[in-house]
Order: sequence, then structure tokens, then C-alpha cells
Amino acid sequence: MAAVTELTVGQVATRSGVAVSALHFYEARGLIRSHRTSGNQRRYGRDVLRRVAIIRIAQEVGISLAEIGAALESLPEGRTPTREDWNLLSTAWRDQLDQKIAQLKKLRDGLTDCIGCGCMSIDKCPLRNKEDRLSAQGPGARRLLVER
Amino acid sequence: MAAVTELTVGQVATRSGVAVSALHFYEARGLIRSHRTSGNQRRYGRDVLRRVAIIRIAQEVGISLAEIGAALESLPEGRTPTREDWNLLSTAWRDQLDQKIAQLKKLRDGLTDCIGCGCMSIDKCPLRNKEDRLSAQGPGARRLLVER
DNA sequence: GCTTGACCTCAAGTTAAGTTGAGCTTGTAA
DNA sequence: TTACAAGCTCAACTTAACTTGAGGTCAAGC
Repeated sequence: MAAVTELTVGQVATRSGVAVSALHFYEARGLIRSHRTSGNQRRYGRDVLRRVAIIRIAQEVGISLAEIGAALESLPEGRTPTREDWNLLSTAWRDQLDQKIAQLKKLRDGLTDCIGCGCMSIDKCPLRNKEDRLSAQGPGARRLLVER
Repeated sequence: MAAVTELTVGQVATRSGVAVSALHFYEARGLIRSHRTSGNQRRYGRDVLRRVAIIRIAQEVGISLAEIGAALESLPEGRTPTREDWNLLSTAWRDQLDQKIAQLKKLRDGLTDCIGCGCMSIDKCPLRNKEDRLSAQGPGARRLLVER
């Protein structure tokens, strides 16, 4: 076997730890791209591994595929992303991460306070008050995780 | 108007910032409980506000309704949770929180390293390698967020 | 006593992120 | 050259956590 430059879906699946069906799905969403053999089978360049890795990492951090897709658009299709491209992405995501960490800490500290204070007076509870602030935004659009 | 002891769904919705439909939903899931008026309308005790607050907080931390429900079972239905009850819950969740924070930090540091190293060699990338470890678990059961 | 807004139930729709299955085609190794 | 694993497409199913809608009831003010 000659040096393999192109990868089949199966190979990408194995190497990336992502199911074939998920790769199809990412492609349908425009997150990755492939070209086809004369027999209509997908073939991927090596850079797809990096893209998939980025996708999974970002997901783990809680970034949605939609957001990931938007970010990946900034990576020029076709060429391997430069260090500059990667810097832009990872810096942006690192900031999101920092934010999330900060929020989780706030929550944790809130819980800790509640443990200390007994916090049986619901009106004074800092967590409870957080809820109130949220409710002030009215119903309608729901926020599933954290505020931005 | 006399002092209000019982709350209607609408009132709970307003005060908790949760939609009426969501309250119905929580009730169907056994997360909260109500009794009915002669006209079959829900009436809630004040403690429902605390329960809903707990639910929302836990969700924000990424705990699923199923897990929350399990945890809430430990709170005796009927009476207002004691400080002891609350301690048990919040301590357990605080631990989960600590874990999540730690994981996010690990990811953030991974990203930071990648920025520093340029990380164009996919085989050496710490994040990439993390993926590999995951793929070793084989396909099948997917982990959506973090490992426990 | 009537109108109107708040409630009720139950079924169906929604979004994200995939998975599963059916039916058919490719490619490769013996 | 043939068997059979690996691919392909497309539609339907899955789970979580709700929302929306239809069709009907309750309660409180004028």
C-alpha cells in the first residue's frame, strides 16, 4: 500500500473517534467537506482530522454546531489553516471558556454561601435572586445554559 | 386581599421566571407537586418556589432533570426542606460543579498550549490526543459532554 | 349575569445532534 | 470473478426539555 493521502469515511471515523453517521451529518451541515471518487464515495484530505478535532473540542466546551460552523467559516476551505487562523479560533473559544468557568464559580460560591447560611429565607438567597433577575427578561426566548 | 399563602401557576410562573407550561411539565415529571381547588386548578405552597429555584440552578450547572428529580426525591415531599436536606443536595452538586470547573480548566489550558505551540502537528496536539483516548472507547454509547 | 382573562387537558410540534434501517452500489482480496 | 465488507442515500426514529394549539372550564370584576 502506497502512502495514504486520502481518507475514507471509515478511516476518518476510526481516527477521529466519531461515527460515520456523524461525519455524514457534519458534512450535511457544512462543517466538513469531501470530494467523491468516480464511484461516489467520499474521500477526505488530512485536514479533515483537524477540523473534526476542533469540532469535538468546541462541542465539549459547550459550543453548538451552529456556532462552530460559523467559526469554521473563517477557516479558508481548501487550504490547511495557518497558525494565524487557529489562533483566532482558539482565542475566541478560550474566552468563552473563561466566561463559563467564571459563571460556574459564581454558582458554586453561591451554593457554598447557601450551605453556610442555611439560606432558608428564599427572598434573601443569592441564587434565588439570580432567578428573579432572569425572570425580569420576561418569557419567550429561553436560555438553556448561561447568559452571554 | 388577605395574605396569600397559596400560589396559582401563573403566580409561580411570574415569581420564578419559568413558563406555566414548564411548571406543568415539571409536575408531570414529578419534580414539583400541587393540590387542586374544587375547580381543578393547581395551587402551590410557598416551598414550590424554592424547589423551582433549585431546579433552575441545577439545570444551569448542567444537571439533567432526571438527575435533579432523583436528588429531589431525597427532599421529603410535604414539609419544607430542612437545612440538613439542603446541605446534602448542595454539597453533592457543589462537587459536580467543582469537577466541571476542573474539566473546563483542563480544556482551556489545552487550548492555550495549542496557541502557544502552533500545534500544526495534529499527532502531537494534546487535544487531539484526548480525542484518540475517547475513540479507544469504541463507538456505541456517546458521551455528549464530560466524562464522569 | 356576563364577559374576560387565567386555567385545564391532551396531542402534536420543535431543536439539537445524531442514530438506525432499508435498499442499493463499490471496491478489494482470495 | 465473485463474495462481502464498506459506502451511498433518504427517511424515520431518538432524547431532552419544553412550547404551541385546540377545545373547553373557572373565577372575578362590572
